[in-house]
Amino acid sequence: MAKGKERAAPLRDFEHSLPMELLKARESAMARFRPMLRDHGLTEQQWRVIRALAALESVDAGELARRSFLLAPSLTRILQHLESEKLVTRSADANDQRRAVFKLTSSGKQLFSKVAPDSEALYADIECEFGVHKLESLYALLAEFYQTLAPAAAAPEDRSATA
Amino acid sequence: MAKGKERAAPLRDFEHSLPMELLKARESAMARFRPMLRDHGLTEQQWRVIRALAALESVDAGELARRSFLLAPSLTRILQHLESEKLVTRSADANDQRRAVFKLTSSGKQLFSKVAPDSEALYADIECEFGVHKLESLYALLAEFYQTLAPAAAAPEDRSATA
DNA sequence: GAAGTATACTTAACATGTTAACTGAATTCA
DNA sequence: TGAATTCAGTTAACATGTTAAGTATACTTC
Repeated sequence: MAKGKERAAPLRDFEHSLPMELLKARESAMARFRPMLRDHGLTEQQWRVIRALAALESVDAGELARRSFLLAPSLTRILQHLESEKLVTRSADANDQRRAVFKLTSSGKQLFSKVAPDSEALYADIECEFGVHKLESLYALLAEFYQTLAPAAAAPEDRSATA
Repeated sequence: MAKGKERAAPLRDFEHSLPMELLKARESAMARFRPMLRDHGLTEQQWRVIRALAALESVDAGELARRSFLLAPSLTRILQHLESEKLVTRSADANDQRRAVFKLTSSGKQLFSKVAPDSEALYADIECEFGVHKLESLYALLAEFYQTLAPAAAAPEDRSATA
Protein backbone atom coordinates (compact mmCIF):
# COMPACT_ATOMS: atom_id res chain seq x y z
CA MET A 1 0.00 0.00 0.00
CA ALA A 2 2.74 2.42 0.83
CA LYS A 3 4.95 1.89 -2.19
CA GLY A 4 2.19 1.12 -4.63
CA LYS A 5 4.42 -0.75 -7.04
CA GLU A 6 4.55 -4.38 -5.96
CA ARG A 7 5.77 -6.92 -8.45
CA ALA A 8 3.07 -9.26 -9.63
CA ALA A 9 4.38 -12.44 -8.05
CA PRO A 10 7.25 -11.58 -5.75
CA LEU A 11 6.62 -14.59 -3.55
CA ARG A 12 10.02 -13.87 -2.08
CA ASP A 13 12.30 -10.97 -2.77
CA PHE A 14 15.18 -12.69 -1.02
CA GLU A 15 14.41 -10.97 2.22
CA HIS A 16 10.91 -12.18 2.84
CA SER A 17 11.43 -15.86 3.12
CA LEU A 18 8.56 -18.13 4.01
CA PRO A 19 10.11 -19.16 7.34
CA MET A 20 10.40 -15.50 8.24
CA GLU A 21 6.82 -14.73 7.27
CA LEU A 22 5.69 -17.64 9.41
CA LEU A 23 7.85 -16.33 12.21
CA LYS A 24 6.37 -12.84 11.93
CA ALA A 25 2.85 -14.19 12.07
CA ARG A 26 3.72 -16.34 15.04
CA GLU A 27 5.42 -13.46 16.78
CA SER A 28 2.45 -11.16 16.26
CA ALA A 29 0.31 -13.68 18.10
CA MET A 30 2.85 -14.50 20.77
CA ALA A 31 3.30 -10.81 21.53
CA ARG A 32 -0.18 -11.00 23.01
CA PHE A 33 0.13 -14.29 24.86
CA ARG A 34 3.56 -13.77 26.33
CA PRO A 35 2.72 -10.95 28.75
CA MET A 36 -0.30 -12.86 30.02
CA LEU A 37 1.71 -16.03 30.53
CA ARG A 38 4.46 -14.02 32.15
CA ASP A 39 1.97 -12.70 34.69
CA HIS A 40 1.30 -16.30 35.59
CA GLY A 41 5.02 -17.04 35.83
CA LEU A 42 5.08 -19.23 32.73
CA THR A 43 6.91 -19.28 29.43
CA GLU A 44 5.17 -20.26 26.25
CA GLN A 45 6.79 -23.70 26.26
CA GLN A 46 6.01 -24.39 29.89
CA TRP A 47 2.40 -23.55 29.14
CA ARG A 48 2.37 -25.94 26.19
CA VAL A 49 3.56 -28.73 28.48
CA ILE A 50 1.02 -27.94 31.18
CA ARG A 51 -1.74 -27.77 28.60
CA ALA A 52 -0.79 -31.19 27.25
CA LEU A 53 -0.65 -32.62 30.77
CA ALA A 54 -4.02 -31.15 31.66
CA ALA A 55 -5.59 -33.01 28.76
CA LEU A 56 -4.17 -36.41 29.55
CA GLU A 57 -3.82 -36.96 33.28
CA SER A 58 -0.74 -39.13 32.88
CA VAL A 59 1.72 -39.04 30.00
CA ASP A 60 5.20 -40.24 29.24
CA ALA A 61 7.86 -37.89 27.99
CA GLY A 62 7.71 -39.03 24.40
CA GLU A 63 4.01 -38.35 24.13
CA LEU A 64 4.49 -35.02 25.86
CA ALA A 65 7.20 -34.06 23.39
CA ARG A 66 4.93 -34.84 20.47
CA ARG A 67 1.92 -33.02 21.88
CA SER A 68 3.81 -29.95 22.97
CA PHE A 69 6.00 -29.98 19.87
CA LEU A 70 9.21 -29.71 21.87
CA LEU A 71 12.54 -31.41 21.30
CA ALA A 72 13.56 -33.92 23.92
CA PRO A 73 16.36 -31.85 25.45
CA SER A 74 14.09 -28.83 25.88
CA LEU A 75 11.37 -30.96 27.39
CA THR A 76 13.81 -32.53 29.84
CA ARG A 77 14.80 -29.11 31.15
CA ILE A 78 11.24 -27.83 31.28
CA LEU A 79 10.02 -30.88 33.19
CA GLN A 80 12.88 -30.52 35.66
CA HIS A 81 11.81 -26.93 36.20
CA LEU A 82 8.12 -27.79 36.57
CA GLU A 83 9.01 -30.53 39.05
CA SER A 84 11.02 -28.11 41.13
CA GLU A 85 8.00 -25.80 41.15
CA LYS A 86 5.81 -28.66 42.38
CA LEU A 87 3.54 -28.30 39.37
CA VAL A 88 4.33 -31.75 38.01
CA THR A 89 5.28 -35.12 39.44
CA ARG A 90 7.44 -37.76 37.84
CA SER A 91 7.20 -41.51 38.26
CA ALA A 92 8.56 -44.51 36.45
CA ASP A 93 6.42 -46.63 34.14
CA ALA A 94 5.90 -49.99 35.81
CA ASN A 95 6.09 -51.90 32.53
CA ASP A 96 9.04 -50.06 31.05
CA GLN A 97 11.68 -48.63 33.33
CA ARG A 98 12.96 -46.43 30.53
CA ARG A 99 9.82 -44.37 30.44
CA ALA A 100 9.09 -41.53 32.80
CA VAL A 101 5.44 -40.76 33.46
CA PHE A 102 4.28 -37.29 34.40
CA LYS A 103 1.18 -35.85 36.05
CA LEU A 104 -0.04 -32.44 37.01
CA THR A 105 -0.12 -31.86 40.78
CA SER A 106 -3.13 -30.13 42.27
CA SER A 107 -1.19 -26.87 42.12
CA GLY A 108 -0.53 -27.62 38.48
CA LYS A 109 -4.19 -28.20 37.76
CA GLN A 110 -5.05 -25.08 39.67
CA LEU A 111 -2.60 -23.04 37.64
CA PHE A 112 -4.00 -24.50 34.43
CA SER A 113 -7.53 -23.48 35.35
CA LYS A 114 -6.36 -19.96 36.10
CA VAL A 115 -4.44 -19.54 32.85
CA ALA A 116 -6.86 -21.27 30.48
CA PRO A 117 -9.57 -18.58 30.59
CA ASP A 118 -7.04 -15.81 29.98
CA SER A 119 -5.73 -17.76 27.03
CA GLU A 120 -9.23 -18.26 25.67
CA ALA A 121 -9.94 -14.57 25.98
CA LEU A 122 -6.93 -13.66 23.89
CA TYR A 123 -7.93 -16.23 21.28
CA ALA A 124 -11.37 -14.71 21.17
CA ASP A 125 -9.82 -11.30 20.54
CA ILE A 126 -7.81 -12.67 17.66
CA GLU A 127 -10.79 -14.47 16.15
CA CYS A 128 -12.74 -11.29 16.38
CA GLU A 129 -10.09 -9.02 14.89
CA PHE A 130 -8.87 -11.28 12.14
CA GLY A 131 -12.18 -12.99 11.50
CA VAL A 132 -13.14 -16.58 12.18
CA HIS A 133 -13.38 -17.42 8.52
CA LYS A 134 -9.89 -16.23 7.65
CA LEU A 135 -8.54 -17.89 10.73
CA GLU A 136 -10.00 -21.19 9.61
CA SER A 137 -8.48 -20.73 6.16
CA LEU A 138 -5.15 -20.05 7.76
CA TYR A 139 -5.36 -23.14 9.96
CA ALA A 140 -6.25 -25.24 6.96
CA LEU A 141 -3.46 -23.90 4.78
CA LEU A 142 -0.89 -24.33 7.52
CA ALA A 143 -1.92 -27.92 8.14
CA GLU A 144 -1.87 -28.66 4.46
CA PHE A 145 1.52 -27.05 4.19
CA TYR A 146 3.28 -29.04 6.88
CA GLN A 147 1.55 -32.24 5.84
CA THR A 148 2.78 -31.70 2.32
CA LEU A 149 6.34 -31.02 3.33
CA ALA A 150 6.54 -33.66 6.02
CA PRO A 151 7.05 -36.83 3.94
CA ALA A 152 10.27 -35.64 2.38
CA ALA A 153 12.04 -34.69 5.58
CA ALA A 154 9.87 -35.29 8.61
CA ALA A 155 10.42 -35.91 12.25
CA PRO A 156 11.50 -39.50 12.91
CA GLU A 157 8.41 -40.10 15.06
CA ASP A 158 4.81 -40.49 13.95
CA ARG A 159 5.77 -41.91 10.57
CA SER A 160 4.22 -45.34 10.72
CA ALA A 161 3.25 -45.98 7.11
CA THR A 162 6.84 -45.89 5.89
CA ALA A 163 7.69 -49.56 6.38
CA MET B 1 -7.82 -37.91 6.13
CA ALA B 2 -6.55 -40.66 8.32
CA LYS B 3 -9.13 -40.48 11.08
CA GLY B 4 -12.02 -39.39 8.94
CA LYS B 5 -13.99 -37.90 11.80
CA GLU B 6 -12.85 -34.30 12.21
CA ARG B 7 -15.10 -31.90 14.10
CA ALA B 8 -16.62 -29.23 11.90
CA ALA B 9 -14.90 -26.17 13.34
CA PRO B 10 -12.43 -27.18 16.02
CA LEU B 11 -10.23 -24.15 15.35
CA ARG B 12 -8.43 -25.10 18.53
CA ASP B 13 -8.97 -28.07 20.77
CA PHE B 14 -6.73 -26.61 23.42
CA GLU B 15 -3.74 -28.46 22.13
CA HIS B 16 -3.54 -27.07 18.64
CA SER B 17 -2.96 -23.43 19.28
CA LEU B 18 -2.35 -21.06 16.43
CA PRO B 19 1.22 -20.30 17.54
CA MET B 20 1.94 -24.01 17.50
CA GLU B 21 0.43 -24.52 14.06
CA LEU B 22 2.56 -21.66 12.78
CA LEU B 23 5.55 -23.24 14.46
CA LYS B 24 4.86 -26.61 12.85
CA ALA B 25 4.58 -25.06 9.42
CA ARG B 26 7.76 -23.11 9.96
CA GLU B 27 9.55 -26.17 11.26
CA SER B 28 8.50 -28.28 8.29
CA ALA B 29 10.17 -25.73 6.03
CA MET B 30 13.21 -25.19 8.20
CA ALA B 31 13.80 -28.93 8.36
CA ARG B 32 14.79 -28.61 4.71
CA PHE B 33 16.85 -25.45 4.93
CA ARG B 34 18.74 -26.24 8.09
CA PRO B 35 20.85 -29.12 6.76
CA MET B 36 21.80 -27.09 3.69
CA LEU B 37 22.78 -24.08 5.78
CA ARG B 38 24.64 -26.32 8.16
CA ASP B 39 26.71 -27.62 5.27
CA HIS B 40 27.73 -24.03 4.65
CA GLY B 41 28.53 -23.52 8.33
CA LEU B 42 25.60 -21.20 8.94
CA THR B 43 22.60 -21.09 11.23
CA GLU B 44 19.26 -19.85 10.01
CA GLN B 45 19.70 -16.53 11.78
CA GLN B 46 23.23 -15.97 10.53
CA TRP B 47 21.94 -16.55 7.04
CA ARG B 48 19.14 -14.02 7.56
CA VAL B 49 21.74 -11.42 8.54
CA ILE B 50 24.00 -12.18 5.60
CA ARG B 51 21.05 -12.07 3.23
CA ALA B 52 20.05 -8.65 4.55
CA LEU B 53 23.63 -7.41 4.28
CA ALA B 54 23.95 -8.70 0.73
CA ALA B 55 20.97 -6.61 -0.30
CA LEU B 56 22.13 -3.34 1.15
CA GLU B 57 25.90 -3.00 0.98
CA SER B 58 26.04 -1.00 4.21
CA VAL B 59 23.54 -1.10 7.06
CA ASP B 60 23.37 -0.07 10.66
CA ALA B 61 22.39 -2.51 13.35
CA GLY B 62 18.87 -1.20 13.78
CA GLU B 63 18.04 -1.62 10.13
CA LEU B 64 19.64 -5.06 10.17
CA ALA B 65 17.54 -6.07 13.15
CA ARG B 66 14.36 -5.04 11.37
CA ARG B 67 15.25 -6.73 8.10
CA SER B 68 16.41 -9.96 9.65
CA PHE B 69 13.65 -9.89 12.26
CA LEU B 70 16.05 -10.46 15.12
CA LEU B 71 16.06 -8.96 18.58
CA ALA B 72 18.95 -6.64 19.35
CA PRO B 73 20.75 -8.96 21.79
CA SER B 74 20.67 -11.84 19.32
CA LEU B 75 21.89 -9.62 16.53
CA THR B 76 24.74 -8.34 18.68
CA ARG B 77 25.97 -11.87 19.28
CA ILE B 78 25.52 -12.92 15.69
CA LEU B 79 27.43 -9.91 14.37
CA GLN B 80 30.24 -10.56 16.81
CA HIS B 81 30.40 -14.09 15.49
CA LEU B 82 30.31 -13.03 11.84
CA GLU B 83 33.03 -10.48 12.51
CA SER B 84 35.24 -13.12 14.08
CA GLU B 85 34.69 -15.24 10.97
CA LYS B 86 35.76 -12.30 8.79
CA LEU B 87 32.46 -12.38 6.95
CA VAL B 88 31.41 -8.92 8.11
CA THR B 89 33.15 -5.67 9.02
CA ARG B 90 32.02 -3.09 11.53
CA SER B 91 32.61 0.64 11.39
CA ALA B 92 31.18 3.66 13.15
CA ASP B 93 28.72 6.00 11.49
CA ALA B 94 30.45 9.32 10.91
CA ASN B 95 27.34 11.38 11.63
CA ASP B 96 26.19 9.46 14.67
CA GLN B 97 28.75 7.81 16.85
CA ARG B 98 26.08 5.65 18.44
CA ARG B 99 25.44 3.76 15.27
CA ALA B 100 27.51 0.84 14.06
CA VAL B 101 27.59 0.24 10.32
CA PHE B 102 28.17 -3.20 8.86
CA LYS B 103 29.28 -4.53 5.51
CA LEU B 104 29.87 -7.91 3.98
CA THR B 105 33.54 -8.68 3.34
CA SER B 106 34.50 -10.30 0.06
CA SER B 107 34.42 -13.66 1.83
CA GLY B 108 30.98 -12.77 3.04
CA LYS B 109 29.79 -11.94 -0.45
CA GLN B 110 31.38 -15.09 -1.74
CA LEU B 111 29.60 -17.18 0.88
CA PHE B 112 26.32 -15.48 0.01
CA SER B 113 26.67 -16.32 -3.64
CA LYS B 114 27.37 -19.93 -2.78
CA VAL B 115 24.41 -20.33 -0.45
CA ALA B 116 21.83 -18.34 -2.41
CA PRO B 117 21.40 -20.87 -5.24
CA ASP B 118 20.99 -23.75 -2.79
CA SER B 119 18.37 -21.74 -0.99
CA GLU B 120 16.58 -20.97 -4.24
CA ALA B 121 16.57 -24.62 -5.16
CA LEU B 122 14.87 -25.61 -1.93
CA TYR B 123 12.30 -22.86 -2.41
CA ALA B 124 11.63 -24.17 -5.87
CA ASP B 125 11.03 -27.63 -4.44
CA ILE B 126 8.54 -26.24 -1.97
CA GLU B 127 6.74 -24.20 -4.61
CA CYS B 128 6.51 -27.28 -6.73
CA GLU B 129 5.27 -29.61 -4.02
CA PHE B 130 2.84 -27.29 -2.31
CA GLY B 131 1.84 -25.35 -5.38
CA VAL B 132 2.59 -21.77 -6.27
CA HIS B 133 -1.02 -20.73 -5.93
CA LYS B 134 -1.45 -22.08 -2.43
CA LEU B 135 1.88 -20.65 -1.46
CA GLU B 136 0.76 -17.22 -2.56
CA SER B 137 -2.45 -17.59 -0.61
CA LEU B 138 -0.46 -18.55 2.43
CA TYR B 139 1.87 -15.56 2.07
CA ALA B 140 -1.09 -13.26 1.71
CA LEU B 141 -2.94 -14.66 4.72
CA LEU B 142 0.16 -14.51 6.88
CA ALA B 143 0.83 -10.90 5.97
CA GLU B 144 -2.77 -9.98 6.57
CA PHE B 145 -2.64 -11.77 9.89
CA TYR B 146 0.37 -10.03 11.33
CA GLN B 147 -0.69 -6.70 9.94
CA THR B 148 -4.04 -7.12 11.63
CA LEU B 149 -2.58 -8.06 14.99
CA ALA B 150 0.27 -5.57 14.94
CA PRO B 151 -1.53 -2.32 15.86
CA ALA B 152 -2.69 -3.57 19.22
CA ALA B 153 0.66 -4.79 20.49
CA ALA B 154 3.40 -4.23 17.97
CA ALA B 155 7.11 -3.84 18.02
CA PRO B 156 8.14 -0.35 19.09
CA GLU B 157 9.88 0.23 15.77
CA ASP B 158 8.32 0.88 12.38
CA ARG B 159 5.18 2.40 13.88
CA SER B 160 5.33 5.90 12.52
CA ALA B 161 1.67 6.81 12.19
CA THR B 162 1.00 6.51 15.91
CA ALA B 163 1.84 10.05 16.89
C1' DG C 1 21.27 -66.22 27.41
C1' DA C 2 24.88 -63.24 26.05
C1' DA C 3 26.09 -60.04 22.28
C1' DG C 4 24.05 -56.69 19.33
C1' DT C 5 20.67 -53.37 18.48
C1' DA C 6 16.97 -50.29 19.31
C1' DT C 7 14.41 -47.29 22.50
C1' DA C 8 13.63 -43.54 25.98
C1' DC C 9 15.40 -40.36 27.84
C1' DT C 10 19.46 -37.23 29.74
C1' DT C 11 23.73 -34.40 29.35
C1' DA C 12 26.68 -31.44 27.10
C1' DA C 13 27.93 -27.58 24.26
C1' DC C 14 26.95 -23.91 21.61
C1' DA C 15 23.51 -20.57 19.41
C1' DT C 16 19.42 -17.95 19.88
C1' DG C 17 15.08 -16.03 22.42
C1' DT C 18 13.51 -12.93 26.02
C1' DT C 19 13.60 -9.47 29.44
C1' DA C 20 15.96 -6.08 32.12
C1' DA C 21 19.75 -3.31 33.24
C1' DC C 22 23.60 -0.70 31.54
C1' DT C 23 26.78 2.47 28.73
C1' DG C 24 27.71 6.15 25.82
C1' DA C 25 26.27 9.38 22.32
C1' DA C 26 22.66 12.48 20.51
C1' DT C 27 18.59 15.58 21.59
C1' DT C 28 15.60 18.54 24.20
C1' DC C 29 14.72 22.28 26.98
C1' DA C 30 14.77 25.07 30.72
C1' DT D 1 25.02 25.31 28.45
C1' DG D 2 23.98 21.90 31.41
C1' DA D 3 20.60 18.70 33.42
C1' DA D 4 17.06 15.53 31.82
C1' DT D 5 15.65 12.60 28.30
C1' DT D 6 15.92 9.78 24.35
C1' DC D 7 18.27 6.66 21.36
C1' DA D 8 21.60 2.87 19.66
C1' DG D 9 23.90 -0.90 21.14
C1' DT D 10 25.74 -3.99 24.52
C1' DT D 11 25.83 -6.98 28.56
C1' DA D 12 23.74 -10.06 31.76
C1' DA D 13 20.89 -13.85 33.21
C1' DC D 14 17.90 -17.31 32.42
C1' DA D 15 15.08 -20.30 29.13
C1' DT D 16 14.84 -22.70 24.91
C1' DG D 17 16.60 -24.48 20.13
C1' DT D 18 19.76 -27.67 17.90
C1' DT D 19 22.97 -31.31 17.34
C1' DA D 20 25.77 -34.93 19.11
C1' DA D 21 27.10 -38.04 22.59
C1' DG D 22 26.00 -40.70 26.72
C1' DT D 23 23.19 -44.06 29.85
C1' DA D 24 20.24 -47.32 31.13
C1' DT D 25 16.56 -50.35 29.96
C1' DA D 26 14.09 -53.21 26.60
C1' DC D 27 14.18 -56.10 22.60
C1' DT D 28 16.31 -59.48 18.97
C1' DT D 29 18.83 -62.92 17.34
C1' DC D 30 21.68 -66.45 17.15
